[in-house]
Amino acid sequence: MIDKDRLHRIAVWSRELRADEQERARSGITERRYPRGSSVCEMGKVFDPWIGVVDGLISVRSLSAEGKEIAFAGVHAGGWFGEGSVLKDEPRRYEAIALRDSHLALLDRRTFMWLFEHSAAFNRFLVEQLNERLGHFMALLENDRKLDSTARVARALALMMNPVLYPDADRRLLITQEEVGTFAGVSRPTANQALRELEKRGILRREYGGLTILKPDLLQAFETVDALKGVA
DNA sequence: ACATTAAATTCGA
DNA sequence: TCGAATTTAATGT
Repeated sequence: MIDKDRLHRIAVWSRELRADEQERARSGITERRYPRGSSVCEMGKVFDPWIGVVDGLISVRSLSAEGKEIAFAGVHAGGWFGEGSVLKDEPRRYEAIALRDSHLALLDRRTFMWLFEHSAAFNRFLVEQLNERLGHFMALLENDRKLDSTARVARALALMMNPVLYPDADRRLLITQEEVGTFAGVSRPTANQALRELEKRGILRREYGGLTILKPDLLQAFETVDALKGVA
């Protein structure tokens, strides 16, 4: 069983839990390594646990109606995903694959449901997480027709730097421009241009195989600022 | 799509 | 084990 320190390190949501709740959480988590390219869960399959990324990068994606792969998000260290399928006890509606060697924490369904039934702190975290995601997807819908690729890239990165989802996210993201493209729904060359634009504005720094986010707040604000400028 | 550059790996001493 | 040579991966245009 993982110790308390480790629990706090791999699961921000555990920090506010009562002692007995933390005990449960500790006993319900197992850690597992996934090599680059391996599948974490497949669409349509029942895969019980709630999934936390300890280290690495996971792509959460789905097949569109036309059979195209659509990446919803890149989940990196500190992020947890899959609560929808756990809560509804239904097959996964998406697949998740490791984009690089990754280290995951799996919270089994029984423990998840126990925390869900007993812990106010756990529920608060879940609601906050769902709310942040809802905000993200609503913004996507709003901006869909504008097709401003820089804003799309900014939003994809903002999700990965979201202070609620990743309270102590590393400012350094190990992510290639091609991966940024898949998360933002733009081509790699377009992602390249968007990243240059964001760098020019001092929001981030480009590095080989990664990025450092210099101004997470501006990243969050980018879409609105840019939208206002477009109207004016 | 092609050219360039950075990093990772292999290989010979 | 060091570093040059080769291959692979990421980036720039």
